[in-house]
Amino acid sequence: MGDTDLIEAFGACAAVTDMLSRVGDKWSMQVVMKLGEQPRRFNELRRAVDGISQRMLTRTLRNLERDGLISRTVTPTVPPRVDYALTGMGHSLAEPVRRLSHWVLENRMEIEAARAEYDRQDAD
Amino acid sequence: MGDTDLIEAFGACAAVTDMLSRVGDKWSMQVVMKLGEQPRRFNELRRAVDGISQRMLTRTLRNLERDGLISRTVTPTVPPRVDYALTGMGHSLAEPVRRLSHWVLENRMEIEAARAEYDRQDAD
DNA sequence: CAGAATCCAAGAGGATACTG
DNA sequence: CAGTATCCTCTTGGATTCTG
Repeated sequence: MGDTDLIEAFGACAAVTDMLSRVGDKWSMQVVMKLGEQPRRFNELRRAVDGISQRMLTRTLRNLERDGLISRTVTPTVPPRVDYALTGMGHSLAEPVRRLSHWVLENRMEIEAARAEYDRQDAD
Repeated sequence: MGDTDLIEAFGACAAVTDMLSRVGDKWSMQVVMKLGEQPRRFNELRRAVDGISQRMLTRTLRNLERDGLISRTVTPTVPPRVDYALTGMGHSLAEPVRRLSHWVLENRMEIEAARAEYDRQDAD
């Protein structure tokens, strides 16, 4: 393995870790999933994603837009109208995320059982 | 949709978000991937996962163990020997995570391009 | 060898108030 | 409506020191 390959591998690993942290942040995937159903406006999205603060919705949308996962369309009327939608890449990300979510749903009972057992042992 | 279904749906969504945050934390998936290759001892793992601190390796391993994703086997010799390995559930998680990683590798150029474009626009 | 304990810096994220 | 700005708290994670 040459230096170029090493650099490639390192960059790739960093890229994976980087994107996993986006997938793992508190709101990004919930927003992506909601936009996967249909495009939505800002406050529409805010009501759809339960519990998200306005500040975090703004920040989450900016990050997703920066990564090219969603598009932001401004209609300069009064009051302003802003529509958000998944891009092609955003849609393609939703697929592996759905698989992961599916894994969680299939295994959540076992996970909860493992936690309960661990905490029980810990209590001794 | 009855109350039970609502609670179910809410619990499921919370479980997904919860596990995504584990997948998205800085070290968990790197540790899982290394243990996917072969079981390892503590310091072996520490050398294998580049850049991880001893504190974070300990915490990461505890979390993964608590979730039932890895097993921890202590051999009470002097000095002590502790072996970590993926459980069956740990191995099954590695699969959807690999798919997600694959997606990242396929799309990382486009993501980087989107970021560069976004930052360029932002500079104006 | 495999950690536990402590301290510290940076960032995530919520609440509130204000704006074009 | 769709944000921005500010303040504050809690969590994440690194560095360092100590132990059975």
